[in-house]
Amino acid sequence: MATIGDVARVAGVSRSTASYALSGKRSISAEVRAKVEQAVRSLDYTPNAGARALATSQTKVIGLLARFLEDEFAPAMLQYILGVTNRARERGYDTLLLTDEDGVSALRRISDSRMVDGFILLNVAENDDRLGILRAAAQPGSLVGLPGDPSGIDVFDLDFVAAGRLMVETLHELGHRTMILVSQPEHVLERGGAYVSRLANAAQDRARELGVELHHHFAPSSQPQIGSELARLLDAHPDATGLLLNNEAAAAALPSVLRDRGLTAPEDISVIGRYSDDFARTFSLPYTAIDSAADELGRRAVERLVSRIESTSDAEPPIVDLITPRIDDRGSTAVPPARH
Amino acid sequence: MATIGDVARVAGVSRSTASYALSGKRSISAEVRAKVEQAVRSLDYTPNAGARALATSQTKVIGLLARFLEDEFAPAMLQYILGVTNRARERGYDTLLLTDEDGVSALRRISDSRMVDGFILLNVAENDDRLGILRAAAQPGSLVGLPGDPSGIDVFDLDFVAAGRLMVETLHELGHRTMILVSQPEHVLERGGAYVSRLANAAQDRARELGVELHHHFAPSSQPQIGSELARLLDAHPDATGLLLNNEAAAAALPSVLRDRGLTAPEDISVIGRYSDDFARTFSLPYTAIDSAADELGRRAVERLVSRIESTSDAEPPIVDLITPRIDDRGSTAVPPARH
DNA sequence: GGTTCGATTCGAACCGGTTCGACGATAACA
DNA sequence: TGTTATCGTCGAACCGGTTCGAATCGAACC
Repeated sequence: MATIGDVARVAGVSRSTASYALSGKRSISAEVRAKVEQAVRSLDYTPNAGARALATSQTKVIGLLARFLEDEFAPAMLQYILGVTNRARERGYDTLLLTDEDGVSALRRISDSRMVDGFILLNVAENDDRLGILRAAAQPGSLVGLPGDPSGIDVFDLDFVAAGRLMVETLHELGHRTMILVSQPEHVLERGGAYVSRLANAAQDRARELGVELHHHFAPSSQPQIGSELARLLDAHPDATGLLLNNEAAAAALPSVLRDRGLTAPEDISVIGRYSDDFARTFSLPYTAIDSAADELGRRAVERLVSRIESTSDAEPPIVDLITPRIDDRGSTAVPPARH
Repeated sequence: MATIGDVARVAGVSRSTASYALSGKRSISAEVRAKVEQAVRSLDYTPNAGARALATSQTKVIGLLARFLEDEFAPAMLQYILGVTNRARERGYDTLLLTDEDGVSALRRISDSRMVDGFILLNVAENDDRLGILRAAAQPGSLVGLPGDPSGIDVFDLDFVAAGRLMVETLHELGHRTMILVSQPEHVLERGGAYVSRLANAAQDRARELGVELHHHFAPSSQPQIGSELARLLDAHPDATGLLLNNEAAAAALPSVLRDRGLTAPEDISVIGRYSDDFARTFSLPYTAIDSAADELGRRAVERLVSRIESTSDAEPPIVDLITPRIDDRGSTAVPPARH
């Protein structure tokens, strides 16, 4: 492989001149620049990433820490990953994907060895043990998922409080007065998935304000059980006319549950889910849903991270950016059926 | 961050001695080694990846090229990615995830800049334009997916010919004589997904040998349409007692289709799919299926790649490793119902 | 005409590792 | 006792970039 020394020799200039001609960091005469560029082309020269990293302390790589947890809906994670890698590439960065079970040691290892210029953490928990390492790291980081203590780090997440309120308000406006809310299983909460209770609490508060009766239940997220659990909930609350799902697997299981019971949405029951548009398309889920904005969150996290990496003044205070929930109307909500 | 020079100074030895003490490539007295190790600990020294890469021409990173195609079932891809990253980590390699639309230029860029020690290509097409670049690259590569011309490269794939035969044989042995085979949509084939026709042709050949009537159809892989298409096929072939699915989306859509028609598997119809165990669990698909072995393919591709990277003699001839299909019996096959 | 300035180029140092050759000391061997 | 390995260590060079300071030169300025 050609080195910049080869380029310099072919162009008949010094190595430093070749370097400046390519980087443009000092003025170079037009003819020399042309000769250097010609040499680059004829030698098919590409700079060696390791050498450049050593010289500049910049790798142009972002570390992406994904956390895959037991009984969590893995396919949903892919949207975040793609959002990050694609936007990173647009900004000139490649992505090192870290799926280690032990996120803490992976983070330390990569950070200390200076393999990346910054980190993005997915699936951040309420009390995430990776945050301590990240705060102490030499590289900046962005979180996707709001932890209990976001101090000092940029955070991006869906506004789950607003989402909970929005779900209740939307059905209330249509005239619904009794609803069921299905959350993720409780271990998700125990493991630090505080967004589950943020949404649920907000929904319950809003329901109270509006005089709506809201029945909140946790449900498993593996499907064999979730179908029967949904059926059980519908049995237990026969007067409920609205169903709110903060649980991807429940949404995926619902069509067959409704079909089994001879119900259709929105004629018999109004349904609002919470999942990405891509998720809906992949499984052709016909329910109105709050978009989880996976792609957008990944993109924003990258934008911010890159600007931190490339900014000279590290003045910028950290931000907590909560995306306002947006409803994708797929027609599964309507005025509740007349009481019989 | 501490450098090896700092370590050497603290330990009171030269840089080269410190290096040898840590790598073990030359004999070092026990006391010096102990002092160096102590210095490493007290300074929390971690080698700089860029510097090491420059010196050794080894990055300990593998490039993973994923191809996400329109109307292909993206979640299935995640299994491959995880199989690769996890096994790579076990072998001491990290993974650079490349999702660029333009795989050719991504491959060239990463290869020329020496960012990785080797490549793994996912979703390899019959006539994949990335292969030319890969063959010319300085780094070795493994393919997941069998191309038309696999010469010179290690290839890993499911044995789709055996899979096609196995599907037909399994139902034939139970007494089925008329079956429907649902393939991926035709654009998958046109785009180079030759595995679709490899399976279909093998199934058809085997059916002919066994005197089985096999109706082969392509079906869309986006779900809105696939449900009605499945229903149409069942209408068109009322005497079919077996359903073979080489199409993830079709499998995901089948439960509701059967329920709509009041059919159950295997009482009314026997079903065999082709998808990973993880996929089945995620969507709780109750059908017997040929495991697509995504995880295992990723692992084998890594093993082979690493051994090529680390072997000094580049003698080893390339291999084509086709995994023998294995049936996960979930009880959706049985003796066909008595003719009426 | 001497000075200053900007444009252009070069040489050298540096980033942080690894590795080769040399050298002194010690042990084994004849 | 002289010779030869072996062991342990060091210094220097190298990997392939970037960047700083200095040198050259012609144009502009006073």
